Amino acid sequence: MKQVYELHAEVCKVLANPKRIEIINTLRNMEMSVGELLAKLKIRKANLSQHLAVMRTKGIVKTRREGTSVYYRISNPKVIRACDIMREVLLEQLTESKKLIAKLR
Amino acid sequence: MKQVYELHAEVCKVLANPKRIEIINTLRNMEMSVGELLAKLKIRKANLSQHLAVMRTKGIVKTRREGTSVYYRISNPKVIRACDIMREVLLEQLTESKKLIAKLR
DNA sequence: TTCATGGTTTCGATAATTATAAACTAAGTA
DNA sequence: TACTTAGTTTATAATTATCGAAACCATGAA
Repeated sequence: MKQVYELHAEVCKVLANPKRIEIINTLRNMEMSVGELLAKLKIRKANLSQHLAVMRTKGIVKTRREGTSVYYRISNPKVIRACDIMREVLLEQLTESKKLIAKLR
Repeated sequence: MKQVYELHAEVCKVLANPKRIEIINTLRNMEMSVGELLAKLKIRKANLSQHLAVMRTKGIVKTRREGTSVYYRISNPKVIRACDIMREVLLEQLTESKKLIAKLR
């Protein structure tokens, strides 16, 4: 069982970085080449490639080569759902604290 | 927007550790004191307390003191859902690779 | 074959996580 | 007050993550 928890955490680690979350958001509806991703995100090429490698080795994205460019896509839509749910958790936290601040007046 | 991605990642980081995932699983149906958690999980007291502190400061768990013991509970059930969905992602990956192995015969 | 374009990998440096032990605080009891 | 139980914090060491720069590989075109 312990090993399952470790694998589970490994998969979750993909979500534990702002740039990777942005990558997931950018790929949510369409596959995209590294160059296209590069145009959307403010990341250096090498760094983007490193993050994509992390996601690849954990099975979160899949690739397809077309000529000289490599297209990335999210391999399981559930990842997007989990990511969105965690975003909701954050947003609910933020509205909670907004309410608290409002009460202090 | 960039700051939102950073907060989003901060919240997701709670899931990025096997022990914290185990804590979430243990608290999924009931609140529990630190001592009770300690009895279920094979973690040292100080380390458990540190993980709980991480989860507390990120708003993932809430506490309630009763005499000398402190009870912890998951503050938003969506965290459990997101965690479960990521588990499903892992399990689907594992069955995929099992299929692949089967094909190699 | 050489060149250009598109991506990836490697190497250090720096920062963030994690675990242990030890010291500490908080509340209840003798 | 002193003591015990329950939990937290701090200091430190070890591991892992992240980034930028430079070198590298893959494909297609001249």
